[in-house]
Amino acid sequence: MVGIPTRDRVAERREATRAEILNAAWAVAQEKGIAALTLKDVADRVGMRPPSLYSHFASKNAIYDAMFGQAWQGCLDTMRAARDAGLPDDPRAAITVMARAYVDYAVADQSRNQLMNARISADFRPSPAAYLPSVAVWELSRDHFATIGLTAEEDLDLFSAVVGGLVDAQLANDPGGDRYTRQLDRAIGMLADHFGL
Amino acid sequence: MVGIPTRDRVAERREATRAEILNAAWAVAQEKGIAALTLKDVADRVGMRPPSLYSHFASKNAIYDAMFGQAWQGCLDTMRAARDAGLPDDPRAAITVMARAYVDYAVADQSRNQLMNARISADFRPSPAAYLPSVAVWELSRDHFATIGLTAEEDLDLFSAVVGGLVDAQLANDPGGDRYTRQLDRAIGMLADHFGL
DNA sequence: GTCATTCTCCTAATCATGGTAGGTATACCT
DNA sequence: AGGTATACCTACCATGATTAGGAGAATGAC
Repeated sequence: MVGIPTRDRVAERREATRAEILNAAWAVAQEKGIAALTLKDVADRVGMRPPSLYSHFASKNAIYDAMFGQAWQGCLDTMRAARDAGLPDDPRAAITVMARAYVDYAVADQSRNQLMNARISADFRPSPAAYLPSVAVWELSRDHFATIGLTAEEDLDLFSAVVGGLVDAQLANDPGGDRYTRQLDRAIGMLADHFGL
Repeated sequence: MVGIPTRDRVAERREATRAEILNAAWAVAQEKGIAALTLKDVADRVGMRPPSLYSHFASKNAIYDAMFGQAWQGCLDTMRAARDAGLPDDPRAAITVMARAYVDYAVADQSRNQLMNARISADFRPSPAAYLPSVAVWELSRDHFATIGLTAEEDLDLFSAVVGGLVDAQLANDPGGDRYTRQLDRAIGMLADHFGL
């Protein structure tokens, strides 16, 4: 008469704790910088001792790996939302919306951007699984470029280098400001002219 | 009758040892990456024990600091040499020569570039003294821009972001190759068009 | 040449950090 | 109720930056 339990309480608890640890890690990263993140700081924040974190993550790099995946997944979600909200018909305007979505996301959190794009530590390499959303962002960009007739790999390379350059310059030289990002529209106009859009 | 000693042997030896340590540090950085540099590796290479390095540098960050200064000084020297070798009359060609000098220097050594442009560790901040050549590079660029009639700060910002973006993309996505740097001429042509040169 | 001083390196030890081993109490299922 | 897996804990270890204190060699004054 007893129904088969439809929930796996252990798995739920485990997942909740993992999420809690990751949230704590993000908080520490924002506060002290992604490279200064220590297991002690994370453990303190979730009320554990550092070794206990190993019940949930195989290593510190595994935490970085999960964060890396979350960061790119968030980026992917943001860009999909921008795309699905209905892009302008004008190709330049459409590109601008997509690029702005990326840039705003990237600039919003320096630690997150460092994790996404810089080599945070010598031995951390994202796992294939965590890498997936990053590839999806790249493909989404390529697909969008294709819809407006840009298919040359070199065009996308140049475009991404320019946008990435603005983001990096912004975070490096004027964090919190808009000295570089305010030139995004201009840069895209320049690229569009160059691409003959 | 005895001449006043014209050499300070202690200072010479001291300076030579400092240089030796820095050379060892560069070698380790190239081999293992700038972030993986340890005092043990450096000490091994110069035949010392790690604590002995403290007779010559106040800390590991002081070594990074000296390397930072050397890296930017080398960049400054390279760009001055390019400029003094006689730039083409054509503004586009002249800019290209200068930018190429910078890009080639930046791309030649990933560790060096990370040290120059990325935040290598949370607590390392270059000293004002080490920062000087970096400022000089910036001023040299601005001066050169001024000679061809570009004085708007925003133009130099955009230019530097584009060039920096190509360098970062090159080192991050195709280290050792030329997938991005081969687009430098094209990018400069695009910028020149946009600037109305 | 001798001697005091300074330099340069050493060994020993401390502290922070990532990570491992092994134990214990609790939550869960039967 | 009882057995098992889970989720923590405490003790340890290794590495790496850094400090303390000492010993031997280079230097310069006499």
